[in-house]
Amino acid sequence: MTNREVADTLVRIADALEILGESPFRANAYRNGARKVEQMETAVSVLHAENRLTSVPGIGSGLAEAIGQMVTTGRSDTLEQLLATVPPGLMDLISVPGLGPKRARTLYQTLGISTIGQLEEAVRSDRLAAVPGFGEKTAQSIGQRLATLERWGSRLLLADAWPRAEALAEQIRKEPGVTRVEVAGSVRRFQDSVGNINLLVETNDPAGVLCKFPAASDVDGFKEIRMNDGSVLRLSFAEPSSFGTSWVTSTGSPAHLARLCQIAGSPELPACDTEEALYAQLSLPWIPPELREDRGEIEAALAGRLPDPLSAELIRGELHMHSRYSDGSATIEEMAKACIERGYEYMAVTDHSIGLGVANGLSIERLREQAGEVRRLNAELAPFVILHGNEVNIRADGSLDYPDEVLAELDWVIASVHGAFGKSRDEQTSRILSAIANPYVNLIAHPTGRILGRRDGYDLNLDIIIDQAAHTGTSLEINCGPDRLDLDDTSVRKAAEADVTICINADAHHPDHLPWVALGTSVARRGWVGPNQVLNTGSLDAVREFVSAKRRNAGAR
DNA sequence: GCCGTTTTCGGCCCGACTGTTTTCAGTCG
Repeated sequence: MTNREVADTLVRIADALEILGESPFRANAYRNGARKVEQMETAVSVLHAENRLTSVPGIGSGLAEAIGQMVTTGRSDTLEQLLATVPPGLMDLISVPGLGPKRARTLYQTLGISTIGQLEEAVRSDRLAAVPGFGEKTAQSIGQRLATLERWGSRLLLADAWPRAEALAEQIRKEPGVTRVEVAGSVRRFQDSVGNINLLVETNDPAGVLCKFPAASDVDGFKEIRMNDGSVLRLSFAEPSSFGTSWVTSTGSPAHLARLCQIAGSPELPACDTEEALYAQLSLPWIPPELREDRGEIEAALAGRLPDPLSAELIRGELHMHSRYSDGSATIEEMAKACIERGYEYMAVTDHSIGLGVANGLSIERLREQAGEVRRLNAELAPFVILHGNEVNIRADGSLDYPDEVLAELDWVIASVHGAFGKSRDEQTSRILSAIANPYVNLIAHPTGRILGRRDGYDLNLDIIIDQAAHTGTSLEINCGPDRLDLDDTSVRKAAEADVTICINADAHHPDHLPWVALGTSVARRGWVGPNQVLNTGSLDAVREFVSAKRRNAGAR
């Protein structure tokens, strides 16, 4: 078992303990152990072999034994015994946001609900609100969240779909007769989530390839295969002489293709060996896949005004990251060195503020202590510069977690919403507006709060937010967390058109998260955002001036 | 289940927010 698998197993044990109503401390011990296993550099199997598991703080003899069994046998008696007691299905039920172990247990005991299907039925038939501890609002919000999950279905995050597409392409390239395989479809267009993985295969023996996928069926001119994990693979086949045209048609989008056909004056596009040749035949320059949405790219291409391409290589610093001071799993120094290795010139360490208790948010004292460490590291790591920042929680009433005097001490201030998602559109909007109005707030992080596949963004009047962000000199984020990608492509386009400065941040909790920035730059490209509209493609001086300008304009210090 | 130069037993368990309550349990990050 890998560390990841061990950690997942420990979390399942913790979930089961909570559902069974065992001591929350015991469950917490397993959860804590899972976190440790996930964060450790060494493989747990190595630590086990060397008898060093208990040297990890939080892992005692009990967890060490359980982990030992997992890495040697791939099984866990602890988990299996618990699963024999927990009604099947209940473990999945707690994946519904708003349903924790306690409520799941209540639902099982009162209504006998143990599956998501039964839960949906209970919501539909209005039986949920009558359960003690539940009510109208709870039932309603659970219903909404079920609908979100259902809408998501078997979609994949872009970050998961890309490597899977590449791996499948690599596998098919090895088949006899196959001369070329390319990723197509919405993955190639960098959509933030995708319904299926499209691959275009050049081969003289399609039947030979399809042998490997016996369950393939014909759908919309593709060979469609439902994979074991529920994801959907779509294969199409091409001849060398028309590969370019096939690549364009298998990449889409349908709306873009419709425009191309319109220009061609035919429902069939001319057969060309390369994409460039096809676009040239239609008197167009090659259009990057991520722009192929019929959102003005044809007109812009004709006018020679496609946006300048933005790439992850142009990012010069990370302005949203966490360290061990709050919920990150690396030290500031480790994060800084990882940034230096990526060729960054600066970073801002932005741990959570006091209101996020479980993320170990910083008290004012700890924030100041951190300032000292940042100073020391800056002396050591120059010319690389660490800005001392914070991700300050926007409270339900719109106030911030620290007073202005404290914010004034920081080099860079992020404000963001982490709770009270259910407020009305007006309340939510004015809450964020009051953060924007603060002269020390430089960035609103993950502005809509959506979690892909799990939670819709809160209700928000984004137009007003964008207007005020532009007006006050506050930047808006493309958060590159694979399940956030927030702002999304269309919102970020609106923001950039309104002259809002955009920040593209990995929100890194570990050095391994820094490369996520490439997901954000793909969102930016889909949003027509050019390099000069992004703050962290600029120099450190430009970032500092951005901060000073807002304070000056607000008449602050 | 983990931990201990205050404890080998008895703590641990943040803090905000919501909705359901009539003073608090459950969930989330």
